[in-house]
Amino acid sequence: MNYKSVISEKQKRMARFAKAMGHPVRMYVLELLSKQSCCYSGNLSDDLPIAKSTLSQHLKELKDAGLIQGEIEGPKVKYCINKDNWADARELFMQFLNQENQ
Amino acid sequence: MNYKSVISEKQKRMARFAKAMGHPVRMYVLELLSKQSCCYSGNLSDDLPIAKSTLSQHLKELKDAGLIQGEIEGPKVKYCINKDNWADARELFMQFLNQENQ
DNA sequence: ATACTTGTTCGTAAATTACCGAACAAATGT
DNA sequence: ACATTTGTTCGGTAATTTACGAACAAGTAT
Repeated sequence: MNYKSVISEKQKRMARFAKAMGHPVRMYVLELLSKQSCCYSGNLSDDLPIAKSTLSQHLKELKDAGLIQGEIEGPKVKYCINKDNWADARELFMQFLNQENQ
Repeated sequence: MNYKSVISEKQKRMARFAKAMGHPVRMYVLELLSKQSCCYSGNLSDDLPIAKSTLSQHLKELKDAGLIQGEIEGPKVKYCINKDNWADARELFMQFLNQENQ
């Protein structure tokens, strides 16, 4: 896992983000959060046909990748996009997707 | 794996692409191919510190996800971006990344 | 015909991912 | 105090991923 040569830091960061995005449930959550500002995992749990524990894991993964952040609010948890890292990811992907014009 | 509800086809397709992009080596290859038109896997093999067979697997995965295509040319294989699917992925990601403005 | 180059496939091992239900922790309501 | 709601963590299992070297197939060169 230590390709110090050839492979750039950007590529590694992008791969990390992409990996987190590499599951339908996680894309669903990300898209939801990128549209509306926040959501509670309870609502997600109602909509998605998976166990609470499974959803929790997916959310953890998005959090570990830095794409979202959770905030405890009473007994619930409110999830939002992690704006800084989201901006970073955006930037990376935009650059990457526009590369043919360079 | 059959979330017929809630999760859209777009989200599933994007997750598929993202998954394929979720490894540093594959991002490296994709970025290379998106800049220059094509490359031979031999050159990749020279640059990347992984076994030929491992590289071959990564290339297969990018191919299975539809992001690249390979063409046999003599004893070598020439790899290019799969333009149609690339355009599709581009479109999907662009839409996704610009969602906050909607 | 034989050797070499090139890249895929096979077999295998180790690590990671995905999923579930049960158990748990923490806050809220009664 | 006790029950309820909410969400995470734990334990376990099955599937997938990542990696390697060896074996193989196919084309090229001698």
